[in-house]
Amino acid sequence: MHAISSVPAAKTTAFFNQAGVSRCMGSHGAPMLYARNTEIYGDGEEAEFIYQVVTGAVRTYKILNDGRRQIVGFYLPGDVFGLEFGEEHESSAEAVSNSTITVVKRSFFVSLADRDLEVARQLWSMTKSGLRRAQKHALLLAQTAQERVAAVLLEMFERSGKLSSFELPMSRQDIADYLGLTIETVSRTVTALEAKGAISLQSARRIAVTNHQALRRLDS
Amino acid sequence: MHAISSVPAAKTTAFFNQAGVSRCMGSHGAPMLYARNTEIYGDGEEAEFIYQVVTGAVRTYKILNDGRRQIVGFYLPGDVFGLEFGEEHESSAEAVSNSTITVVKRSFFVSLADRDLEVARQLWSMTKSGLRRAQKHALLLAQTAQERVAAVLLEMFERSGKLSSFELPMSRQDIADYLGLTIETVSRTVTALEAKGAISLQSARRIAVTNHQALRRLDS
DNA sequence: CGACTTGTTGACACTGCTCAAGATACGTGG
DNA sequence: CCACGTATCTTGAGCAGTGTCAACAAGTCG
Repeated sequence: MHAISSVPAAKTTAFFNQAGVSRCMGSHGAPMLYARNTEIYGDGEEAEFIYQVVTGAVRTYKILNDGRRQIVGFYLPGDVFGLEFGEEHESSAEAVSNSTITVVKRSFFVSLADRDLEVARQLWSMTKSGLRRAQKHALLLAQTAQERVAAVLLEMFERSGKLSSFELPMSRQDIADYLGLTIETVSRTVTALEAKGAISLQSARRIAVTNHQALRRLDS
Repeated sequence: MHAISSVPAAKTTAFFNQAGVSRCMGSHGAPMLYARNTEIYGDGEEAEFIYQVVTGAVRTYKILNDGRRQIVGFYLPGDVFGLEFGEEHESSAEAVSNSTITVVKRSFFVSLADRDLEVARQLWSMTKSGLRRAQKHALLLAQTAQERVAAVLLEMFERSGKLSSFELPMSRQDIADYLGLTIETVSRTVTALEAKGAISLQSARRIAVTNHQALRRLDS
């Protein structure tokens, strides 16, 4: 159902940037391969697993009544997602690009947390990260198109380790649905940022930040 | 510093809609009075307390670089706020109207959580509520002005116990800053909703929902 | 009653959306 | 390896929704 294919158990060189539970996920979880655009879980399904991106990228989203897709968040290597409030997922998740993802039983951690305070603290901490992320997202959506796009590019730039150039895993449509804009506005805005000299496009997806300060000023 | 005046210890008939810690706050916390528009805590201050609204209403907000105020959330009787991620508040809080608020030491619960799993679960649960709230807010901000305003009115209507008419504690400016709109757009939109027959204005702040379905359709 | 705060309305500007066309990149089969 | 078909991205023109600026109305408090 999930279009999952298992991956050779060989290397598990996860890019862990969180301690404790995340590390634990490496040892207890199964690394799985998800092809580009395949579903990882669906809105309303039982929240059976917790996930951590090892390589690739993931988007979570909701379909609104009017049919529009609103992307709730993007998850990059090291990020944990699918840790829901209750027993059901409140959004759907898909692989943005071909991804390796560590999957562990949610019930494993939840019951472990009943005995181990450290685990309980870790679960709480991951929810706190999610809250911080969601509040930042809400602030973003109250800004202008330029500020929103600049913020996404800056975020990706920083997550890339501030490389001289980096690859956007997501499409213009993904960015648009994350920022509450149209694909045309995102495209035009990226072009405008290049015209301003803030960035330089090597291809539509490959971007170099040429003026960090200019981008920063637009972001907030 | 906080412009707090203590309140007669007489009645503590808090409107508790959460179990456990919330209830605990009633017994361990000091009920305080905050006058309209006074600060409860400031962005960047040490997160020394956790708060629960007993009567009145509270707003939390951030001042953005460009000077605009973005309201992060409104809190009504029963709601808990100020439970931050780290050791510092990441927003400011003010009383929207004269309010009674139960205040307890954050460290009290945090250290209690080290010994009591139930308390740990409760703290986690409160953060989960905050996350759900923040995600809903983000979804709202990606909608049209009518949908945003309708959603706020609907929310207040439901929180009021679906009374035939209810009082908005917050100003148009507060609503505008919560929804990422201008005060004029909020005002015009409310007028438009009345023209559509969805609501009826007894005064600017006193509203009756005359067509629940119409409002629901606009919301999402 | 008068001053001040809050809310409403109007005219116009501007940002971002819609619809449409074209360009570029990408995957697939020959 | 090339040629084609398809998905993705860019650009343009016109329009709709929201913001800006300004005037006025209503409500509130002394």
